[in-house]
Amino acid sequence: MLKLSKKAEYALMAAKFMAMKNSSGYSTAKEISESCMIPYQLVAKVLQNMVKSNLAISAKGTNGGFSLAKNPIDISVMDIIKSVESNYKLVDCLQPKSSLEDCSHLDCCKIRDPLIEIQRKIDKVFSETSLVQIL
Amino acid sequence: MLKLSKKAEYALMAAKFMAMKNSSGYSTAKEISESCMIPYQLVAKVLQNMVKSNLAISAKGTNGGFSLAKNPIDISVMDIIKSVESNYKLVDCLQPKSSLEDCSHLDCCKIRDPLIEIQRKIDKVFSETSLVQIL
DNA sequence: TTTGAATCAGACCAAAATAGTCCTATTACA
DNA sequence: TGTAATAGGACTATTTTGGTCTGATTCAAA
Repeated sequence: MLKLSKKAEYALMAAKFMAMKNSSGYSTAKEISESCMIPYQLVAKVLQNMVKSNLAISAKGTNGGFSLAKNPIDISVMDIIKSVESNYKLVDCLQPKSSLEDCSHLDCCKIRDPLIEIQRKIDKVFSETSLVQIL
Repeated sequence: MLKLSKKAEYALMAAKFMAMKNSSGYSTAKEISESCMIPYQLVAKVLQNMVKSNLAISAKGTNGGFSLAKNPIDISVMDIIKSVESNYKLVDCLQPKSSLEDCSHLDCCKIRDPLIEIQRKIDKVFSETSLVQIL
């Protein structure tokens, strides 16, 4: 519980890898996979997610690969987590599309509002931590 | 990911229930189960965990039940979560018994130290939120 | 002293979420 | 045109979670 998924872990590691590659140029999924000991297929998927979220850019074909789309200081840990995870809320009824009606405990559940506040504080931690603090 | 377990949710609800029962006296697992629409066996287990963690006291036999062992202001959300969950760390290698050697990525994983700091901040959120803020 | 209401405790099962694999298509450079 | 790379979907295996079942123990009241 309250654990980061492997996808999120791998995304952080991959982001760090690309950020550390100071010289511009692409990092390939294979390269990151081997350096970080992450299954190739997984890190490839994670990188694709990062591209979709505009955190990274990709180049196909020979000499292609991935590189960060922004300066690391402008990428938050939250950005990285969100790029690979849609459900990162403490409880389901805090998901964007959810409403009180989705609460299986109906009005007997009186802990939703306090949890919103806790969720907000946790979001703040992830949003205010930048990729540069991971380097 | 980063989700509270049902056990933790139920523990919070049960703690709130007992705290709200202003008149002293015991709340039974059955009573909490029905009021909060939580499966009886589950809430019973959760309450037992709370007793083990000295958050609640129990009385067996007829007219028995559970009640909080402390003033709600002296119980943190962290206390409640910890009473039902042992693994609440962002990543496994931050568990108390873990060490760097447990990291399957060995020294290629360079995100452990930054995660310790993030973990610390999240712990702080849960530790500084008291049960009274849930009421 | 018996009965019933309650906690206590462990094994067990089912379902869901997570982690990982496989296969194929597409793109672009040499 | 061959090869190195991303893109992406389907699939499988594993782990975690949520929940159930069974039975033992304790205690108060009838």
